[in-house]
Amino acid sequence: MRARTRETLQDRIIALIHERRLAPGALMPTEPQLMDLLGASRNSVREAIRALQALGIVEIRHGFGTFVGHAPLDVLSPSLTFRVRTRPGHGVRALHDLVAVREILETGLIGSVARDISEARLAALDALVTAMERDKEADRAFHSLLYESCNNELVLQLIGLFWDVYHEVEPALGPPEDRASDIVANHRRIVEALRNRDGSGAQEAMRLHFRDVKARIARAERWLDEAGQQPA
Amino acid sequence: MRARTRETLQDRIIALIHERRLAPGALMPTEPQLMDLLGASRNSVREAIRALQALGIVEIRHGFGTFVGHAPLDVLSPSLTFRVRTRPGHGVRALHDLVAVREILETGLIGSVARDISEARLAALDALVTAMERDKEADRAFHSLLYESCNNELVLQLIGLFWDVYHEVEPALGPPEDRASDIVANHRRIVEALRNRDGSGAQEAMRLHFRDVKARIARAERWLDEAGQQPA
DNA sequence: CGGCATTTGTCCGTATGTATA
DNA sequence: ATATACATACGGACAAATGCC
Repeated sequence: MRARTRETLQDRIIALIHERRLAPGALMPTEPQLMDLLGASRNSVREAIRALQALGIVEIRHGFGTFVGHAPLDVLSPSLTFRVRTRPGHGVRALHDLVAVREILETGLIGSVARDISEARLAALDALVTAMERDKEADRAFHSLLYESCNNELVLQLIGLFWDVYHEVEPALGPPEDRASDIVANHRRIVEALRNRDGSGAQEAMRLHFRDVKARIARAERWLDEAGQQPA
Repeated sequence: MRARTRETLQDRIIALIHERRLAPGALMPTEPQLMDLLGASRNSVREAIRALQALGIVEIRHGFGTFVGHAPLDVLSPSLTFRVRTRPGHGVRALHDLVAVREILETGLIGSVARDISEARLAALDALVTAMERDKEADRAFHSLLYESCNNELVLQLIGLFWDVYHEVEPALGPPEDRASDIVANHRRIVEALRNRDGSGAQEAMRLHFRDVKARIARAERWLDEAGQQPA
């Protein structure tokens, strides 16, 4: 009976947030208050809050208080990274799946972007492409800026999440072999197609970009297989 | 300093899983063992494990043990649902974003499905469409079965996740107004296009399906605005 | 079926670190 | 600099669930 209560303790806290109409950023009741409201001990409350924190539903600020969170998607980053790393075969398969999803999303979005992108944004994209050779973060900013005009927060966070996970496990794929100039050229092709308001051209350029990414993964699969023969 | 240790405690447990090459389903060290390995108290260990459980990285079975988890995407379901519910304006905007992502994913995938779908699978889809009038779950099964041939576990879980979140919040949208026959007709059109190996036709049918879903959300937005005038 | 060991669940009390005022 | 409020951490104890003999 207590077990059922404990399992729904997180849900009861969530329900409490909804009942009180607490918006993201609002201050949560303190732990003693929650102990009283939920009829649970400090430890149980703390464990429930920890779980909610891991999901981004609450945010804890040390020595200050607990706040309602915005539940951003990047809370999934550890989980997705773990997922890729624990799949058999070094998770190359899982990584391929992840890149495939990125490709579907981005090729599906780029079409509508081509219709109404501003000159200012195109210039900003140009700047990011040139910065891409030195700064890896420019690549992330590029893919984010690209879809900002969609006014879809979920899409932006999804793409950011997948980018983060990929580039976190990417070093484990072995030596790059990719010339940075090729990556830059792929991205420049995308911008050029957008400048010409060529939606299908932009889609094709995006597919070329991901073709190279997937080729890197395929090479890594062979590389890891060979390395796997010899114990590390 | 202790605070930093605590924040990395989850990471240290994850690192421990990787070092020991523990695969999903494997038995984790017990809490006393983790206390010893990590040099932390039981409460700290438990809180870290709770957070990992919320992310699907470990699974806890009361009275038995803790196991390495599979980190399925549906751990995000509470977070995404919360996100939609706490957005201002009853989260209709967030729900629209979610459906938009579903549309991009499914229209992007359906093209490749049309090329190599088997007759057996088409028959199964037919059966699900007819079952759709009575059983809501048939709709979920339909969209899952549709993309099974992609061999992309991540895609399947993503689509399932979005379906779950949408249908969990959907009742709050007010009276349906949708004739179930329309939904069935939309799905039947998709299957017919697939049977004809018509990829772009299937894409168009999928877009029609989501056009109706988005129309329902738009109606709900007006409905909730009117209802919002009068305090509930 | 019952009893036993193991493991997780809950709770209490207390001490410490941290941020705000 | 002090005080307060809060989160963080620790240790010990008992309850509940599970698997096994």
